[in-house]
Amino acid sequence: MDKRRLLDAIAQSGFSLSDECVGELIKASRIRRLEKLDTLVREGQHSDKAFFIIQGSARAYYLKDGKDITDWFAFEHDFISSINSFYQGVASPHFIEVLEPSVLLEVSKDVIVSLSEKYREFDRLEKQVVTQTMLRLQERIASVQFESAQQKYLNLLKIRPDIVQRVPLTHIASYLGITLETLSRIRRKRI
Amino acid sequence: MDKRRLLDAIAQSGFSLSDECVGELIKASRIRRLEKLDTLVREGQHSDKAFFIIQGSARAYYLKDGKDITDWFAFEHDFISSINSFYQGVASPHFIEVLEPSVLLEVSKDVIVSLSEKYREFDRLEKQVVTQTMLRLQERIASVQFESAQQKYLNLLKIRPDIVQRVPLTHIASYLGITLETLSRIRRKRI
DNA sequence: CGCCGAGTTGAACTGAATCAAGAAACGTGG
DNA sequence: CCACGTTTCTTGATTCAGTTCAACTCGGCG
Repeated sequence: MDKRRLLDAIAQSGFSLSDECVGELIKASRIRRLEKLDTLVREGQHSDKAFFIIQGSARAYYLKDGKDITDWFAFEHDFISSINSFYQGVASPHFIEVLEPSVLLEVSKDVIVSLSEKYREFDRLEKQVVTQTMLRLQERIASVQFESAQQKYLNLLKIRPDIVQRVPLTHIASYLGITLETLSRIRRKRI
Repeated sequence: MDKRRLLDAIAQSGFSLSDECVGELIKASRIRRLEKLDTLVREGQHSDKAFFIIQGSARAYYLKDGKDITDWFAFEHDFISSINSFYQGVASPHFIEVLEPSVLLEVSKDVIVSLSEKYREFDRLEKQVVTQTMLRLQERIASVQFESAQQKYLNLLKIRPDIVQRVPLTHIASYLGITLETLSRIRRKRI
């Protein structure tokens, strides 16, 4: 498939993998092209897949008392997966859906495990992704817990302006843990 | 040193390491015995250490507008470190202090890196610690963001009753992102 | 066009913070 | 072993940021 493009995408993600390793990765994986709002993973489903986004964007969300709460956004060169299901083998509490027409690489856990065995570089990549995710989550706790609605929004604007550009208000609001009304008022600076 | 005890501690932590690997780990590390409230890491300091708690407990906290906010608790068989400083090489935003008289194993990053190179099992252990931390942080975001003060406390009681037993109210309150007054009222069920 | 989802605005309500005292528990030295 | 000071926890009164609910606007598209 478009191995060149995937290599580029991986290069841009800040990771580096040898051609050989990428070759095997592609061979063992599946390229998926999806429409806007297509669902990759459903709540309750067991998913041992990770998705690397070549083009487009996706989000993970869950339903809390019927309300749609966004937990994670992913864009080009990010990974997304139901980490609970992937790492703990439990039913996914999350849905994962694509926010725009997208192209992604779907990789199964057993592929990741065996490539990690075979290629040290791949193992390092996985560790790096997990470590970065951990650090981002830690940041977010501090933000969610002790910043005002306004600060949270301004902070998101600063560190992830791309999210604010590409994603509907509702999802940003639930991601920040505020209502869309409040977010609307903040944007119009009437708070 | 008390290698036996450390082996036991590691065994109980759910990880498994060969005697050989533990031997090297101990040789390359330092056992530290600390008094209650001794500080391991200070804000602003660069720390490339991870601490494995053999006996006792510790917390990571930071100062937000002068207020002491607890970010993480660790007990026997847990690791604790300033993850920002450890993984990103930046100045630590956190203090780390011991909550009781404690015994811990202090391990430098270069030791962890070289043991990870040499022993696959050690590498796996590190990945597992990071993965578990990531999953715990993710849980915490959902809790902090969408549960009432009461639910957050009850939830902590359920999943980590040990914390509530061993740690002063103030630290629990800031960990949960509520004031100690509110926490006090919750405990007396007058809310 | 007119409908429909996305965003905006207003008004009333509320959970938890803040501010301000006091009570209880804790430990240290006389 | 008690007294005294310090720290930890409790209780009350007030305030406020953000939610909730409800109505309205706007822009696209079928």
